[in-house]
Amino acid sequence: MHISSLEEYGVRCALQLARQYQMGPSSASKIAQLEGISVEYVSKIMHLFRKAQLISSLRGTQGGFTLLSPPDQIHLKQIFDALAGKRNSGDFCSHFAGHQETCVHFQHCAVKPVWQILSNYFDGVLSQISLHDLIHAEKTGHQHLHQLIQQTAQASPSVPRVGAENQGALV
Amino acid sequence: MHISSLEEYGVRCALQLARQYQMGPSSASKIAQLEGISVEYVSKIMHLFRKAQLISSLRGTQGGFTLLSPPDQIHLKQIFDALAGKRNSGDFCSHFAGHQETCVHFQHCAVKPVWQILSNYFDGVLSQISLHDLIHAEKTGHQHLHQLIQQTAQASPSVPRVGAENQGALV
DNA sequence: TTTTATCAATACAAAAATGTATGGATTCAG
DNA sequence: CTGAATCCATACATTTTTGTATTGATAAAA
Repeated sequence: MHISSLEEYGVRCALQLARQYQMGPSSASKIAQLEGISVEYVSKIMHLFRKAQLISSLRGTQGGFTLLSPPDQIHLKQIFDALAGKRNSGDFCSHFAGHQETCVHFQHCAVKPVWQILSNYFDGVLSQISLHDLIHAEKTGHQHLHQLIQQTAQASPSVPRVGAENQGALV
Repeated sequence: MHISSLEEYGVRCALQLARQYQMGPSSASKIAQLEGISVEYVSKIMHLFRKAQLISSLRGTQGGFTLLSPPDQIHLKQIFDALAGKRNSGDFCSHFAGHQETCVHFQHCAVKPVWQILSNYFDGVLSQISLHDLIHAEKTGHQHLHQLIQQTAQASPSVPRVGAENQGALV
């Protein structure tokens, strides 16, 4: 499994914004300093967040970025979606089509359902976890986080509580 | 969630070898033709498989590649491991360290456990599914596949039947 | 033996992801 | 009004991933 750099740093920057929620805007330079990455990179991430309507921005002295919703209403899935390029479309069939237009295994494909199951679990977990959950876990340990995910898994083992947006045909 | 090209095509090539198991070697050109990708790319994948001791090879006319174990004893995890570069080491802390040597969140990191949970589920599922399972699923539908994964999930919801090699510290 | 089919190893090219730089526009403080 | 701090947009450079090409070795068949 692979988490991209944008995803990792994106989540971390979002957490910085969440910690600062309702305490004035956070500047890119402040976030960069706290995360140990460049101001330019933070700016790029904020640009993506703004396009996804996750944050608002304010220029000038005392300017910076502000979450548009409270941290308990922003889930990791939204962060990932904001940062995703065209790759994470979930359309495995056209993405791995080799030299053809459509994949040679378009019908009777045994591989796709596996990716689908993994992808659904992945999305299910990310849809459950809010920025607030992570901040809470930092302070009081990860038990709550594990509980949250365990519930998710029990609700529907191989297709864990999928939001309306990612109900791929599983068969 | 992201499946790399190597992983996708690697699994598909491995399935071609599995279908041909005990029926003589499969040549790169045959596999390439069946999968709709280039011979060179297949060769590259086979090179990685051989280094991982998953296959043997035979040169010359009638040559090709042969699985070293029966398809029900080769799981997707092994395929992925064979194809993995340095990226998939599971060591998120040093991989996403920004400008520092070690990540600024080295202690009290709320993000890592999430990746760890997802990664463990991912590895757990891949460790369960054999090449034979996939071929079987192609013919008789995906019910068996889902059952397999459901069992996995029930056995240990957030850390599903992890092999000894990937028991990361979760708290 | 010669030809053909194949693998082996490595180098090369192209595309994508990652990260940095630059020249502006805006806002606020003095 | 001027200057400093900040965001904005886009271009650029670097690295990694993806995919192709090349040259050589080996095995079998004709």
